[in-house]
Amino acid sequence: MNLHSFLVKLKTAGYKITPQRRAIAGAVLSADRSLTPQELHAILAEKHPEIGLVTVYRTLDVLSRLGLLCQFQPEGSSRSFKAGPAEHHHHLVCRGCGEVVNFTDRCPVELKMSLEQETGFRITEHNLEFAGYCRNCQGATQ
Amino acid sequence: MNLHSFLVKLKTAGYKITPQRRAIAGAVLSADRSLTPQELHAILAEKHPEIGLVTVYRTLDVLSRLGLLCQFQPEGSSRSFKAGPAEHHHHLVCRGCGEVVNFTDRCPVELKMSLEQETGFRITEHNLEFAGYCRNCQGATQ
DNA sequence: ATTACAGTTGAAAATCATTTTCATTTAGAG
DNA sequence: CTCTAAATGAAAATGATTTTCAACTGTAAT
Repeated sequence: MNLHSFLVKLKTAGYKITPQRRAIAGAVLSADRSLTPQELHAILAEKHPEIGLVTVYRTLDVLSRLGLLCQFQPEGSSRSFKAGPAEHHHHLVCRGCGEVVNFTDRCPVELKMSLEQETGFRITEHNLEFAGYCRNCQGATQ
Repeated sequence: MNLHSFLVKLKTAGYKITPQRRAIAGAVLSADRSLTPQELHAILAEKHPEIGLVTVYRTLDVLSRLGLLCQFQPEGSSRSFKAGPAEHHHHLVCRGCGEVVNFTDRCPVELKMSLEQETGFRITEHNLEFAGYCRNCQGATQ
């Protein structure tokens, strides 16, 4: 996926091609990880200080609606967006301090396969999230 | 689990037994479903109008930390709490027709245990969601 | 029983992400 | 080039949650 195809999709869907949308789409596309609206807004601020956070929100929403972005929201933190199709997200979140441990490996592959076999589904994504308390936060009031 | 054992655990962990904690713990225990802090606050308001929403939040946090409650936050909405061990949210969702298949059994228990061992976390909940296309929706245009 | 103090509470204010409002600007069809 | 609906930005609104802080209260030690 590149900027051009993003703009084509926007236009095809009846949206206008504005400098803001161009810039926001470009920023998302050149990011190497998923970004929150505020992170994007900060990145854009360098070259496009006139783009408001609200427009970032609105544009991300539009792009997401068109299937150009995927979004995900780890428990407790804010949404983030990334170009391309959905990824699976494996997280272990501490409810005490918010620490997030990733373990993108170790998919429950055998479970996925047995589900596919039993249900006839073609499974394209999954999301696995564990939550609890890290060593420091167990029992602590703060 | 009953109110008495909740209070014992609180005391053992060094927390004071206050009328508010008693009431909040009691309300959670007698609920038949998971409740948001504001729902609980509203329920408590009948018999204990003096208990503030902030105290509900704080008490739920403490009880949760002690492993007496589990909490759950569906994407987009607010957290809710329920007495007892973690609920499992296992779903297989079809992106074509919206069909949802549940498979509340088959937790990735071994994965949970190895994560606990590796990270020192006490894991209280997990959420596993698969998405894809069911037999009928595979290849269908809509 | 009384005391003392650390833990707890409630009200109000603060935060933080997100959405809405609204007056102004602008892309792009005609 | 003109016109209009769509898009924008600033500010205000919202809603959940957290922080602050002065007042209050369990409870452990007198």
